[in-house]
Amino acid sequence: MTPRTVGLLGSDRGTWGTPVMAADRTKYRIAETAMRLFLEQGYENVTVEAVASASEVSRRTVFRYFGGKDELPFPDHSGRLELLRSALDGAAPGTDPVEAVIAATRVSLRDFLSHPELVLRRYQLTRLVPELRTREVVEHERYVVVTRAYLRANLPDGSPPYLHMAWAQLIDAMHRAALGDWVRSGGATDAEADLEAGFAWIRRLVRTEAGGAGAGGPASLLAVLPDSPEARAALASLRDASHPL
Amino acid sequence: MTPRTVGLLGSDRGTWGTPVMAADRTKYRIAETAMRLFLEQGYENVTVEAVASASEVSRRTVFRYFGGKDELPFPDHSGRLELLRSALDGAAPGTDPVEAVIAATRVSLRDFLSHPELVLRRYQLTRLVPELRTREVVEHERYVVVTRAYLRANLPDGSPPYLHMAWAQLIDAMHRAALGDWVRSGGATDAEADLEAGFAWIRRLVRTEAGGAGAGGPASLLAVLPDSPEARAALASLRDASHPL
DNA sequence: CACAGTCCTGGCACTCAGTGACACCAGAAG
DNA sequence: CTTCTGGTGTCACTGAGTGCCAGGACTGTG
Repeated sequence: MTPRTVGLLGSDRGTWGTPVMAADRTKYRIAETAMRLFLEQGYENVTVEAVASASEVSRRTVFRYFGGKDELPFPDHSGRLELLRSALDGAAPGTDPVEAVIAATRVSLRDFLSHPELVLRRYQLTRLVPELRTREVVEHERYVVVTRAYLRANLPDGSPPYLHMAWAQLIDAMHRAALGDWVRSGGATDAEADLEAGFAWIRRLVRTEAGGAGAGGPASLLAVLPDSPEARAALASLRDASHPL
Repeated sequence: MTPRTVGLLGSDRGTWGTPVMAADRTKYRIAETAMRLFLEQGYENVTVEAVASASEVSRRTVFRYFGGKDELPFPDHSGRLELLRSALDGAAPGTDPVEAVIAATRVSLRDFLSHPELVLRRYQLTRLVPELRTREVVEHERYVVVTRAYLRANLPDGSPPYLHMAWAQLIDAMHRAALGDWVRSGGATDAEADLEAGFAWIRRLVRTEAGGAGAGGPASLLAVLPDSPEARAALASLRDASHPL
Protein backbone atom coordinates (compact mmCIF):
# COMPACT_ATOMS: atom_id res chain seq x y z
CA MET A 1 0.00 0.00 0.00
CA THR A 2 0.91 3.68 0.30
CA PRO A 3 1.83 3.90 -3.36
CA ARG A 4 4.56 6.36 -4.14
CA THR A 5 2.69 7.16 -7.33
CA VAL A 6 1.64 10.75 -6.93
CA GLY A 7 1.54 11.27 -10.68
CA LEU A 8 -2.02 11.68 -11.90
CA LEU A 9 -3.49 12.58 -8.55
CA GLY A 10 -2.70 15.72 -6.66
CA SER A 11 -1.78 13.68 -3.66
CA ASP A 12 -1.90 10.08 -2.58
CA ARG A 13 -5.09 10.61 -0.70
CA GLY A 14 -7.29 11.99 -3.42
CA THR A 15 -9.40 15.07 -3.09
CA TRP A 16 -12.55 13.99 -1.38
CA GLY A 17 -13.18 14.26 2.34
CA THR A 18 -12.38 11.52 4.77
CA PRO A 19 -15.27 9.52 6.25
CA VAL A 20 -16.18 6.86 3.74
CA MET A 21 -13.13 6.90 1.58
CA ALA A 22 -10.83 5.85 4.36
CA ALA A 23 -12.57 2.50 4.14
CA ASP A 24 -11.27 1.87 0.68
CA ARG A 25 -8.81 4.26 -0.80
CA THR A 26 -8.37 2.36 -4.02
CA LYS A 27 -12.03 2.48 -4.87
CA TYR A 28 -12.16 6.23 -4.52
CA ARG A 29 -8.93 6.69 -6.38
CA ILE A 30 -10.36 4.79 -9.34
CA ALA A 31 -13.60 6.74 -9.15
CA GLU A 32 -11.76 10.03 -9.10
CA THR A 33 -9.66 9.11 -12.08
CA ALA A 34 -12.69 7.87 -13.97
CA MET A 35 -14.66 11.05 -13.42
CA ARG A 36 -11.74 13.16 -14.49
CA LEU A 37 -11.36 11.19 -17.70
CA PHE A 38 -15.08 11.15 -18.36
CA LEU A 39 -15.25 14.92 -18.01
CA GLU A 40 -12.16 15.48 -20.12
CA GLN A 41 -12.82 13.06 -22.96
CA GLY A 42 -16.48 12.11 -22.74
CA TYR A 43 -17.95 9.00 -21.21
CA GLU A 44 -18.19 6.96 -24.37
CA ASN A 45 -14.69 7.77 -25.48
CA VAL A 46 -13.12 6.42 -22.31
CA THR A 47 -12.69 2.67 -22.05
CA VAL A 48 -12.46 0.82 -18.78
CA GLU A 49 -8.97 -0.11 -19.83
CA ALA A 50 -8.08 3.58 -19.96
CA VAL A 51 -9.51 4.17 -16.50
CA ALA A 52 -7.62 1.19 -15.19
CA SER A 53 -4.24 2.15 -16.53
CA ALA A 54 -4.68 5.78 -15.48
CA SER A 55 -5.53 4.50 -12.02
CA GLU A 56 -2.53 2.19 -12.10
CA VAL A 57 -4.55 -0.94 -11.60
CA SER A 58 -5.57 -3.69 -13.95
CA ARG A 59 -8.85 -3.74 -15.80
CA ARG A 60 -9.91 -6.73 -13.76
CA THR A 61 -9.45 -4.82 -10.53
CA VAL A 62 -11.76 -2.08 -11.67
CA PHE A 63 -14.49 -4.66 -12.02
CA ARG A 64 -13.68 -6.00 -8.58
CA TYR A 65 -14.59 -2.65 -7.05
CA PHE A 66 -17.40 -1.65 -9.40
CA GLY A 67 -20.23 -3.60 -10.89
CA GLY A 68 -19.84 -1.88 -14.21
CA LYS A 69 -18.49 1.12 -16.04
CA ASP A 70 -21.59 3.14 -15.27
CA GLU A 71 -21.07 2.71 -11.53
CA LEU A 72 -17.66 4.33 -11.54
CA PRO A 73 -18.92 7.78 -10.53
CA PHE A 74 -20.89 6.36 -7.58
CA PRO A 75 -18.39 4.92 -5.14
CA ASP A 76 -20.31 6.35 -2.19
CA HIS A 77 -23.74 4.87 -2.77
CA SER A 78 -23.27 1.47 -1.22
CA GLY A 79 -21.97 3.03 1.95
CA ARG A 80 -24.77 5.54 2.16
CA LEU A 81 -27.36 2.88 1.58
CA GLU A 82 -25.93 1.01 4.51
CA LEU A 83 -26.03 4.22 6.51
CA LEU A 84 -29.71 4.62 5.73
CA ARG A 85 -30.46 1.07 6.73
CA SER A 86 -28.69 1.35 10.04
CA ALA A 87 -30.36 4.68 10.75
CA LEU A 88 -33.73 3.02 10.32
CA ASP A 89 -32.76 -0.06 12.29
CA GLY A 90 -31.49 2.14 15.08
CA ALA A 91 -34.70 4.09 15.46
CA ALA A 92 -36.15 4.09 18.95
CA PRO A 93 -39.00 1.57 19.28
CA GLY A 94 -41.78 4.03 20.04
CA THR A 95 -40.86 6.46 17.29
CA ASP A 96 -43.40 7.50 14.71
CA PRO A 97 -42.27 5.59 11.62
CA VAL A 98 -42.61 8.66 9.44
CA GLU A 99 -40.38 10.57 11.83
CA ALA A 100 -37.91 7.71 11.72
CA VAL A 101 -37.74 7.90 7.95
CA ILE A 102 -37.42 11.67 8.13
CA ALA A 103 -34.49 11.35 10.50
CA ALA A 104 -32.85 8.74 8.31
CA THR A 105 -33.31 10.94 5.27
CA ARG A 106 -31.66 13.77 7.14
CA VAL A 107 -28.69 11.54 7.82
CA SER A 108 -28.55 10.58 4.18
CA LEU A 109 -28.52 14.19 3.03
CA ARG A 110 -25.78 15.04 5.51
CA ASP A 111 -23.70 12.25 4.09
CA PHE A 112 -24.24 13.61 0.61
CA LEU A 113 -23.14 17.04 1.73
CA SER A 114 -20.01 15.67 3.34
CA HIS A 115 -18.64 14.96 -0.13
CA PRO A 116 -19.39 18.24 -1.85
CA GLU A 117 -16.69 18.02 -4.52
CA LEU A 118 -17.67 14.50 -5.46
CA VAL A 119 -21.37 15.28 -5.64
CA LEU A 120 -21.03 18.54 -7.53
CA ARG A 121 -18.53 17.12 -9.96
CA ARG A 122 -20.70 14.11 -10.56
CA TYR A 123 -23.63 16.36 -11.34
CA GLN A 124 -21.74 17.84 -14.25
CA LEU A 125 -21.36 14.34 -15.50
CA THR A 126 -24.85 12.96 -14.97
CA ARG A 127 -26.33 16.04 -16.59
CA LEU A 128 -24.26 15.31 -19.65
CA VAL A 129 -24.31 11.53 -19.97
CA PRO A 130 -27.71 9.82 -20.18
CA GLU A 131 -26.32 6.47 -19.18
CA LEU A 132 -24.97 7.90 -15.95
CA ARG A 133 -28.21 9.72 -15.29
CA THR A 134 -29.92 6.36 -15.65
CA ARG A 135 -27.57 4.79 -13.18
CA GLU A 136 -28.22 7.62 -10.73
CA VAL A 137 -31.94 7.00 -10.98
CA VAL A 138 -31.45 3.35 -10.22
CA GLU A 139 -29.16 4.02 -7.27
CA HIS A 140 -31.60 6.54 -5.89
CA GLU A 141 -34.47 4.12 -6.20
CA ARG A 142 -32.68 1.78 -3.82
CA TYR A 143 -33.02 4.30 -1.02
CA VAL A 144 -36.72 4.65 -1.61
CA VAL A 145 -37.17 0.92 -1.68
CA VAL A 146 -35.62 0.71 1.76
CA THR A 147 -37.82 3.43 3.20
CA ARG A 148 -40.91 1.96 1.58
CA ALA A 149 -40.21 -1.40 3.12
CA TYR A 150 -39.67 0.20 6.51
CA LEU A 151 -42.89 2.12 6.34
CA ARG A 152 -44.87 -0.84 5.10
CA ALA A 153 -43.65 -2.81 8.07
CA ASN A 154 -44.10 -0.11 10.69
CA LEU A 155 -47.16 1.87 9.70
CA PRO A 156 -50.29 1.06 11.71
CA ASP A 157 -52.23 -1.92 10.47
CA GLY A 158 -55.39 -0.15 9.43
CA SER A 159 -53.54 2.07 6.96
CA PRO A 160 -54.73 2.10 3.38
CA PRO A 161 -52.45 0.23 0.96
CA TYR A 162 -51.14 3.36 -0.71
CA LEU A 163 -50.03 5.04 2.49
CA HIS A 164 -46.51 3.67 2.85
CA MET A 165 -45.91 4.44 -0.77
CA ALA A 166 -47.22 7.96 -0.38
CA TRP A 167 -45.09 8.89 2.61
CA ALA A 168 -42.00 7.28 1.19
CA GLN A 169 -42.39 9.17 -2.08
CA LEU A 170 -43.26 12.37 -0.29
CA ILE A 171 -40.24 12.29 1.97
CA ASP A 172 -38.11 11.34 -0.97
CA ALA A 173 -39.51 14.31 -2.85
CA MET A 174 -38.14 16.61 -0.17
CA HIS A 175 -34.80 14.90 -0.35
CA ARG A 176 -34.72 15.21 -4.10
CA ALA A 177 -35.81 18.82 -4.05
CA ALA A 178 -33.34 19.97 -1.40
CA LEU A 179 -30.42 18.08 -2.87
CA GLY A 180 -31.37 18.97 -6.40
CA ASP A 181 -31.55 22.68 -5.69
CA TRP A 182 -28.27 22.52 -3.85
CA VAL A 183 -26.55 20.73 -6.68
CA ARG A 184 -28.02 22.93 -9.39
CA SER A 185 -26.94 26.02 -7.48
CA GLY A 186 -23.40 24.70 -7.33
CA GLY A 187 -23.54 24.21 -3.60
CA ALA A 188 -24.87 27.65 -2.77
CA THR A 189 -28.20 26.86 -1.12
CA ASP A 190 -28.69 25.67 2.42
CA ALA A 191 -29.82 22.16 1.62
CA GLU A 192 -30.36 21.10 5.21
CA ALA A 193 -32.59 24.09 5.88
CA ASP A 194 -34.51 23.43 2.70
CA LEU A 195 -34.95 19.84 3.70
CA GLU A 196 -36.27 20.85 7.10
CA ALA A 197 -38.69 23.26 5.48
CA GLY A 198 -39.99 20.39 3.40
CA PHE A 199 -40.28 18.18 6.44
CA ALA A 200 -42.21 20.88 8.24
CA TRP A 201 -44.63 20.93 5.37
CA ILE A 202 -44.90 17.17 5.49
CA ARG A 203 -45.54 17.16 9.20
CA ARG A 204 -48.62 19.25 8.73
CA LEU A 205 -49.97 16.41 6.65
CA VAL A 206 -48.68 13.45 8.56
CA ARG A 207 -50.45 14.36 11.78
CA THR A 208 -53.64 13.39 10.03
CA GLU A 209 -52.77 9.78 9.75
CA ALA A 210 -50.40 9.29 12.62
CA GLY A 211 -52.46 10.86 15.38
CA GLY A 212 -55.59 8.79 15.45
CA ALA A 213 -56.04 5.33 16.89
CA GLY A 214 -55.44 2.48 14.49
CA ALA A 215 -58.71 0.70 13.87
CA GLY A 216 -61.40 2.08 11.65
CA GLY A 217 -59.42 4.63 9.72
CA PRO A 218 -58.22 8.13 10.52
CA ALA A 219 -60.04 9.96 13.23
CA SER A 220 -58.81 13.30 11.97
CA LEU A 221 -60.05 16.05 9.77
CA LEU A 222 -57.98 17.70 7.15
CA ALA A 223 -59.24 21.12 6.25
CA VAL A 224 -58.12 23.54 3.63
CA LEU A 225 -59.50 27.02 3.56
CA PRO A 226 -58.60 30.49 2.38
CA ASP A 227 -56.44 32.30 4.86
CA SER A 228 -58.13 34.96 6.93
CA PRO A 229 -58.07 36.21 10.49
CA GLU A 230 -61.48 34.69 11.10
CA ALA A 231 -60.36 31.31 9.85
CA ARG A 232 -57.21 31.40 11.93
CA ALA A 233 -59.15 32.32 15.01
CA ALA A 234 -61.72 29.63 14.47
CA LEU A 235 -59.08 26.98 13.92
CA ALA A 236 -57.10 28.07 16.93
CA SER A 237 -60.12 27.81 19.17
CA LEU A 238 -60.99 24.40 17.78
CA ARG A 239 -57.49 23.14 18.26
CA ASP A 240 -57.13 24.47 21.76
CA ALA A 241 -60.49 23.14 22.77
CA SER A 242 -59.99 19.55 21.80
CA HIS A 243 -56.34 18.73 21.34
CA PRO A 244 -53.99 20.50 23.73
CA LEU A 245 -50.84 19.03 22.19
CA MET B 1 -45.87 -7.34 -44.59
CA THR B 2 -48.53 -9.85 -43.49
CA PRO B 3 -45.95 -12.57 -42.96
CA ARG B 4 -47.13 -16.07 -43.63
CA THR B 5 -44.87 -17.24 -40.80
CA VAL B 6 -47.22 -18.62 -38.22
CA GLY B 7 -44.57 -20.96 -36.80
CA LEU B 8 -43.59 -20.08 -33.27
CA LEU B 9 -46.52 -17.82 -32.57
CA GLY B 10 -50.04 -19.02 -32.09
CA SER B 11 -51.20 -16.70 -34.81
CA ASP B 12 -49.72 -14.01 -36.96
CA ARG B 13 -51.03 -11.32 -34.69
CA GLY B 14 -49.52 -12.39 -31.42
CA THR B 15 -51.41 -12.61 -28.19
CA TRP B 16 -51.69 -9.12 -26.86
CA GLY B 17 -54.61 -6.82 -27.45
CA THR B 18 -54.83 -4.43 -30.31
CA PRO B 19 -54.31 -0.70 -29.65
CA VAL B 20 -50.57 -0.14 -29.60
CA MET B 21 -49.39 -3.25 -31.30
CA ALA B 22 -51.14 -2.46 -34.55
CA ALA B 23 -48.58 0.30 -34.94
CA ASP B 24 -45.73 -2.14 -35.17
CA ARG B 25 -46.46 -5.81 -35.26
CA THR B 26 -42.87 -6.89 -35.60
CA LYS B 27 -41.82 -5.13 -32.45
CA TYR B 28 -44.45 -6.90 -30.40
CA ARG B 29 -43.71 -10.21 -32.01
CA ILE B 30 -40.07 -9.94 -31.01
CA ALA B 31 -41.03 -8.87 -27.51
CA GLU B 32 -43.39 -11.77 -27.13
CA THR B 33 -40.80 -14.26 -28.28
CA ALA B 34 -38.18 -12.72 -26.01
CA MET B 35 -40.36 -12.92 -22.93
CA ARG B 36 -41.25 -16.49 -23.64
CA LEU B 37 -37.60 -17.46 -24.00
CA PHE B 38 -36.60 -15.47 -20.94
CA LEU B 39 -39.22 -17.23 -18.84
CA GLU B 40 -38.37 -20.64 -20.23
CA GLN B 41 -34.59 -20.50 -20.12
CA GLY B 42 -33.67 -17.57 -17.90
CA TYR B 43 -32.68 -14.09 -18.99
CA GLU B 44 -28.93 -14.61 -18.90
CA ASN B 45 -29.08 -17.87 -20.79
CA VAL B 46 -30.85 -16.33 -23.77
CA THR B 47 -28.74 -14.41 -26.25
CA VAL B 48 -30.10 -11.72 -28.50
CA GLU B 49 -29.16 -13.98 -31.38
CA ALA B 50 -31.51 -16.63 -29.98
CA VAL B 51 -34.34 -14.12 -29.68
CA ALA B 52 -33.69 -12.94 -33.20
CA SER B 53 -33.74 -16.34 -34.83
CA ALA B 54 -36.77 -17.44 -32.84
CA SER B 55 -38.50 -14.28 -34.01
CA GLU B 56 -37.38 -14.94 -37.57
CA VAL B 57 -35.52 -11.70 -37.89
CA SER B 58 -31.84 -10.89 -37.86
CA ARG B 59 -29.96 -9.84 -34.75
CA ARG B 60 -29.47 -6.45 -36.30
CA THR B 61 -33.20 -5.93 -36.65
CA VAL B 62 -33.77 -6.62 -32.97
CA PHE B 63 -31.51 -3.71 -32.17
CA ARG B 64 -33.40 -1.56 -34.64
CA TYR B 65 -36.58 -1.96 -32.60
CA PHE B 66 -35.06 -2.08 -29.14
CA GLY B 67 -32.30 -0.07 -27.54
CA GLY B 68 -30.92 -3.10 -25.79
CA LYS B 69 -31.59 -6.60 -24.59
CA ASP B 70 -33.05 -5.30 -21.35
CA GLU B 71 -35.71 -3.32 -23.20
CA LEU B 72 -37.17 -6.34 -24.92
CA PRO B 73 -39.97 -6.86 -22.39
CA PHE B 74 -41.06 -3.21 -22.62
CA PRO B 75 -42.33 -2.63 -26.13
CA ASP B 76 -45.25 -0.58 -24.82
CA HIS B 77 -43.44 2.07 -22.82
CA SER B 78 -42.53 4.47 -25.57
CA GLY B 79 -46.12 4.57 -26.75
CA ARG B 80 -47.48 5.08 -23.28
CA LEU B 81 -45.03 7.84 -22.59
CA GLU B 82 -46.28 9.58 -25.68
CA LEU B 83 -49.82 9.02 -24.49
CA LEU B 84 -48.99 10.69 -21.19
CA ARG B 85 -47.42 13.63 -22.92
CA SER B 86 -50.36 14.20 -25.19
CA ALA B 87 -52.78 13.85 -22.30
CA LEU B 88 -50.95 16.64 -20.51
CA ASP B 89 -50.64 18.78 -23.60
CA GLY B 90 -54.32 18.34 -24.27
CA ALA B 91 -55.43 19.52 -20.86
CA ALA B 92 -57.88 22.41 -20.91
CA PRO B 93 -56.17 25.74 -20.23
CA GLY B 94 -57.93 26.57 -16.99
CA THR B 95 -57.49 23.14 -15.47
CA ASP B 96 -55.87 22.75 -12.09
CA PRO B 97 -52.44 21.36 -13.00
CA VAL B 98 -52.66 18.70 -10.32
CA GLU B 99 -55.99 17.58 -11.74
CA ALA B 100 -54.44 17.50 -15.18
CA VAL B 101 -51.70 15.19 -13.96
CA ILE B 102 -54.25 13.06 -12.17
CA ALA B 103 -56.24 12.71 -15.35
CA ALA B 104 -53.14 11.85 -17.35
CA THR B 105 -52.15 9.27 -14.78
CA ARG B 106 -55.58 7.73 -15.07
CA VAL B 107 -55.07 7.45 -18.80
CA SER B 108 -51.70 5.85 -18.27
CA LEU B 109 -53.11 3.24 -15.92
CA ARG B 110 -55.89 2.43 -18.33
CA ASP B 111 -53.34 1.86 -21.01
CA PHE B 112 -51.46 -0.49 -18.71
CA LEU B 113 -54.63 -2.41 -18.00
CA SER B 114 -55.39 -2.74 -21.69
CA HIS B 115 -52.47 -5.14 -22.00
CA PRO B 116 -53.13 -7.42 -19.04
CA GLU B 117 -51.31 -10.47 -20.38
CA LEU B 118 -48.24 -8.49 -21.28
CA VAL B 119 -48.10 -6.67 -17.95
CA LEU B 120 -48.76 -9.71 -15.79
CA ARG B 121 -46.34 -11.87 -17.70
CA ARG B 122 -43.70 -9.21 -17.50
CA TYR B 123 -44.13 -9.01 -13.76
CA GLN B 124 -43.10 -12.64 -13.45
CA LEU B 125 -39.97 -11.66 -15.27
CA THR B 126 -39.06 -8.43 -13.53
CA ARG B 127 -39.57 -10.09 -10.17
CA LEU B 128 -37.04 -12.68 -11.17
CA VAL B 129 -34.40 -10.77 -13.11
CA PRO B 130 -32.72 -7.82 -11.38
CA GLU B 131 -31.55 -6.31 -14.63
CA LEU B 132 -35.10 -6.14 -15.91
CA ARG B 133 -36.34 -4.73 -12.64
CA THR B 134 -33.72 -2.03 -13.07
CA ARG B 135 -34.92 -1.27 -16.54
CA GLU B 136 -38.49 -1.05 -15.28
CA VAL B 137 -37.43 1.49 -12.69
CA VAL B 138 -35.77 3.59 -15.33
CA GLU B 139 -38.74 3.42 -17.68
CA HIS B 140 -41.06 4.36 -14.87
CA GLU B 141 -38.93 7.32 -13.91
CA ARG B 142 -39.49 8.78 -17.36
CA TYR B 143 -43.18 9.19 -16.62
CA VAL B 144 -42.48 11.00 -13.41
CA VAL B 145 -40.00 13.26 -15.11
CA VAL B 146 -42.71 14.32 -17.53
CA THR B 147 -45.24 15.02 -14.81
CA ARG B 148 -42.66 16.87 -12.73
CA ALA B 149 -41.81 19.10 -15.64
CA TYR B 150 -45.47 19.77 -16.29
CA LEU B 151 -46.14 20.68 -12.69
CA ARG B 152 -43.06 22.84 -12.43
CA ALA B 153 -44.25 24.79 -15.45
CA ASN B 154 -47.90 25.08 -14.44
CA LEU B 155 -47.99 25.37 -10.69
CA PRO B 156 -48.59 28.92 -9.42
CA ASP B 157 -45.50 31.05 -9.20
CA GLY B 158 -45.38 31.52 -5.46
CA SER B 159 -45.18 27.78 -4.81
CA PRO B 160 -42.32 26.51 -2.70
CA PRO B 161 -39.58 24.77 -4.68
CA TYR B 162 -40.43 21.31 -3.40
CA LEU B 163 -44.09 21.46 -4.37
CA HIS B 164 -43.97 20.18 -7.93
CA MET B 165 -41.76 17.38 -6.77
CA ALA B 166 -44.11 16.52 -3.95
CA TRP B 167 -47.26 16.33 -6.04
CA ALA B 168 -45.56 14.45 -8.82
CA GLN B 169 -44.21 11.87 -6.41
CA LEU B 170 -47.49 11.68 -4.55
CA ILE B 171 -49.57 11.08 -7.64
CA ASP B 172 -46.99 8.60 -8.83
CA ALA B 173 -47.25 6.85 -5.49
CA MET B 174 -50.93 6.23 -6.15
CA HIS B 175 -50.15 4.93 -9.58
CA ARG B 176 -47.49 2.63 -8.26
CA ALA B 177 -49.68 1.39 -5.44
CA ALA B 178 -52.74 0.68 -7.56
CA LEU B 179 -50.80 -0.94 -10.37
CA GLY B 180 -48.52 -2.80 -7.98
CA ASP B 181 -51.39 -4.29 -6.02
CA TRP B 182 -53.12 -5.25 -9.23
CA VAL B 183 -50.07 -6.94 -10.62
CA ARG B 184 -49.18 -8.72 -7.40
CA SER B 185 -52.73 -10.00 -7.13
CA GLY B 186 -52.49 -11.43 -10.62
CA GLY B 187 -55.02 -8.99 -12.00
CA ALA B 188 -57.65 -9.57 -9.33
CA THR B 189 -57.97 -6.13 -7.76
CA ASP B 190 -59.86 -3.21 -9.21
CA ALA B 191 -56.90 -1.04 -10.03
CA GLU B 192 -58.90 1.86 -11.37
CA ALA B 193 -61.01 2.03 -8.23
CA ASP B 194 -57.90 1.83 -6.08
CA LEU B 195 -56.35 4.62 -8.07
CA GLU B 196 -59.42 6.80 -7.61
CA ALA B 197 -59.38 6.11 -3.89
CA GLY B 198 -55.82 7.33 -3.81
CA PHE B 199 -56.70 10.40 -5.82
CA ALA B 200 -59.54 11.16 -3.44
CA TRP B 201 -57.04 11.07 -0.61
CA ILE B 202 -54.72 13.33 -2.54
CA ARG B 203 -57.45 15.83 -3.29
CA ARG B 204 -57.96 16.45 0.37
CA LEU B 205 -54.41 17.76 0.38
CA VAL B 206 -54.14 19.46 -2.98
CA ARG B 207 -56.83 22.06 -2.45
CA THR B 208 -54.40 23.88 -0.20
CA GLU B 209 -51.98 24.95 -2.82
CA ALA B 210 -54.13 25.22 -5.89
CA GLY B 211 -56.75 27.61 -4.58
CA GLY B 212 -54.85 30.71 -3.58
CA ALA B 213 -53.73 33.59 -5.74
CA GLY B 214 -50.19 33.58 -7.03
CA ALA B 215 -48.09 36.36 -5.62
CA GLY B 216 -46.61 36.29 -2.18
CA GLY B 217 -46.99 32.63 -1.41
CA PRO B 218 -49.97 30.43 -0.72
CA ALA B 219 -52.94 32.25 0.69
CA SER B 220 -54.41 29.11 2.18
CA LEU B 221 -54.56 27.50 5.54
CA LEU B 222 -54.00 23.85 6.10
CA ALA B 223 -55.49 22.56 9.29
CA VAL B 224 -55.44 19.15 10.86
CA LEU B 225 -57.66 18.52 13.81
CA PRO B 226 -59.40 15.69 15.58
CA ASP B 227 -62.68 14.79 14.00
CA SER B 228 -65.80 15.86 15.80
CA PRO B 229 -69.22 17.21 14.92
CA GLU B 230 -68.26 20.60 16.28
CA ALA B 231 -65.15 20.73 14.16
CA ARG B 232 -67.03 19.67 11.05
CA ALA B 233 -69.67 22.30 11.62
CA ALA B 234 -67.16 25.03 12.23
CA LEU B 235 -65.20 24.13 9.13
CA ALA B 236 -68.30 23.93 7.01
CA SER B 237 -69.40 27.36 8.04
CA LEU B 238 -65.96 28.80 7.37
CA ARG B 239 -65.80 27.23 3.97
CA ASP B 240 -69.27 28.30 2.94
CA ALA B 241 -68.69 31.80 4.16
CA SER B 242 -65.59 32.57 2.22
CA HIS B 243 -65.11 30.19 -0.67
CA PRO B 244 -68.29 29.10 -2.42
CA LEU B 245 -66.51 26.83 -4.89
C1' DC C 1 -41.26 0.26 -69.32
C1' DA C 2 -37.32 2.31 -67.20
C1' DC C 3 -35.47 4.69 -63.47
C1' DA C 4 -34.64 6.96 -59.24
C1' DG C 5 -35.82 7.37 -54.41
C1' DT C 6 -37.23 5.52 -49.98
C1' DC C 7 -37.83 2.16 -46.37
C1' DC C 8 -36.89 -2.00 -44.19
C1' DT C 9 -33.97 -5.72 -43.86
C1' DG C 10 -29.79 -9.01 -43.61
C1' DG C 11 -24.92 -9.66 -43.36
C1' DC C 12 -20.65 -8.70 -42.05
C1' DA C 13 -16.82 -6.83 -39.05
C1' DC C 14 -15.44 -4.52 -35.19
C1' DT C 15 -15.03 -2.53 -30.37
C1' DC C 16 -15.51 -3.22 -25.79
C1' DA C 17 -17.94 -4.49 -21.34
C1' DG C 18 -18.05 -8.11 -18.26
C1' DT C 19 -16.67 -12.87 -16.35
C1' DG C 20 -14.25 -17.12 -15.10
C1' DA C 21 -9.99 -19.46 -14.14
C1' DC C 22 -5.49 -19.46 -12.66
C1' DA C 23 -1.02 -17.72 -11.13
C1' DC C 24 1.50 -14.52 -8.27
C1' DC C 25 2.91 -12.08 -4.21
C1' DA C 26 2.54 -9.82 0.07
C1' DG C 27 2.00 -10.43 5.04
C1' DA C 28 0.30 -13.02 9.11
C1' DA C 29 0.24 -17.10 11.72
C1' DG C 30 1.73 -21.72 12.91
C1' DC D 1 10.40 -22.61 6.76
C1' DT D 2 5.61 -23.66 5.77
C1' DT D 3 0.88 -22.59 5.23
C1' DC D 4 -2.95 -19.85 4.70
C1' DT D 5 -5.24 -15.76 3.17
C1' DG D 6 -6.55 -11.55 0.73
C1' DG D 7 -5.66 -8.61 -2.88
C1' DT D 8 -3.89 -8.39 -7.40
C1' DG D 9 -2.46 -9.25 -12.53
C1' DT D 10 -2.86 -12.04 -16.84
C1' DC D 11 -5.27 -14.38 -20.20
C1' DA D 12 -9.02 -16.07 -22.82
C1' DC D 13 -13.70 -16.05 -23.88
C1' DT D 14 -18.73 -14.78 -24.54
C1' DG D 15 -21.91 -11.63 -25.99
C1' DA D 16 -24.00 -6.83 -26.34
C1' DG D 17 -24.13 -3.01 -29.24
C1' DT D 18 -22.76 -0.27 -33.61
C1' DG D 19 -21.25 1.30 -38.29
C1' DC D 20 -21.32 0.27 -42.93
C1' DC D 21 -22.86 -1.54 -47.02
C1' DA D 22 -25.74 -4.32 -50.03
C1' DG D 23 -30.13 -6.11 -51.53
C1' DG D 24 -35.16 -6.38 -52.05
C1' DA D 25 -39.96 -4.35 -51.99
C1' DC D 26 -42.66 -0.57 -52.92
C1' DT D 27 -43.71 4.12 -54.86
C1' DG D 28 -43.91 7.86 -57.85
C1' DT D 29 -42.33 10.01 -62.18
C1' DG D 30 -40.84 10.49 -66.85
